[in-house]
Amino acid sequence: EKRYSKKEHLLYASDYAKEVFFISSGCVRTYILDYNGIEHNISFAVENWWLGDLQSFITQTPAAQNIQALEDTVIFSISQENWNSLIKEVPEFVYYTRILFRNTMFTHENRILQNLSFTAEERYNYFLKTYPNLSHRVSQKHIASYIGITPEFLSMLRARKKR
Amino acid sequence: EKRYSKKEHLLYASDYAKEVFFISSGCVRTYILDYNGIEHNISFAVENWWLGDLQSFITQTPAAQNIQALEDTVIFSISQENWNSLIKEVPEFVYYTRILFRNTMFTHENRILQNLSFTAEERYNYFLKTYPNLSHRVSQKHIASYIGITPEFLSMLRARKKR
DNA sequence: AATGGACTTTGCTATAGTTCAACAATGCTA
DNA sequence: TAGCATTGTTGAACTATAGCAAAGTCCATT
Repeated sequence: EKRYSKKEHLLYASDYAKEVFFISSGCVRTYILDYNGIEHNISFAVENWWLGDLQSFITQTPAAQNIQALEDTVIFSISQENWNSLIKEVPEFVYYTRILFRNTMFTHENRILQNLSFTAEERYNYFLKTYPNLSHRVSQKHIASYIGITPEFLSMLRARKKR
Repeated sequence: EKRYSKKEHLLYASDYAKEVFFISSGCVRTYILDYNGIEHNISFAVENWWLGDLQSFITQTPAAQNIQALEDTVIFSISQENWNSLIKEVPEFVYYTRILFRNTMFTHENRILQNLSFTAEERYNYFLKTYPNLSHRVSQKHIASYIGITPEFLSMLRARKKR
């Protein structure tokens, strides 16, 4: 168990992800910095969600992602040794993570489809529908970054929507 | 083994995916139709690649994706019964597909990052770099659709690039 | 209650990307 | 080899979205 206060980082890009997190309470975001220094939110996670830079964790490469607490947050984490011994010794864990990967793959797939075929406004509506609780908890700025637009443009979309 | 000639469909959206394909020779694309009837390419596959609408295949839901041969194509396929018995009886197959899902998850993740942070031109350059052989084999029209722009705009980017 | 800092809104201009229409090039098929 | 299909190119007008700046709002801390 660890505690992070608002704005604290659980992981910085270019560090090695040494653990996978399970959120007990609070809310975090994962984001990347592009070569212009602009942040892009990849995902949010709240209570009872798993997250982590799996790519870094599993393949032992430097992380691409940053993970930051958006609220005071309490997490549990699995270290690499524990992960590896679970994989070796608990067949159910292998099955469980297989399904986890599979479902994440589906989620990612759907997000790619969405990006290809939806406008910004549609992506915003989809976000509201899919994560109704997050939309209250997370600032617009972060939602805008998640759906791939500027905060100003999101603000404009919202104003347009009211009319 | 089955043979499909150019333009023939291996799978139509709203059908149920009853098999997963392995391409022996040829080239196919998977695409979706948006509600405006516009096609969006999701992926290409050539010799020695696996593909299929896994989401439909595994969760037994109607396919979202269409799969179409871009060249005369020879494939091998695994039926659902065979898949299921492999899962039940061959532990290595479970491990293998777990890694397959994991890697697909990583690939998808990277593509999402790219969509968030790259311009159309950068996505095109990345495509050329990542799939140099595909860029000769697949028409510009389809590449444009894959990176999420119109064929006209791709044509313009290419003209600009020459100078 | 006052101050400062982050977030949101508004309006204006700039740019990336689309749409449409016409034409050119290329590739199939007879 | 001619003829038709499809694909690629070009340019002009249009639309979606970004960028910037200023003002307004919402908190958290003194």
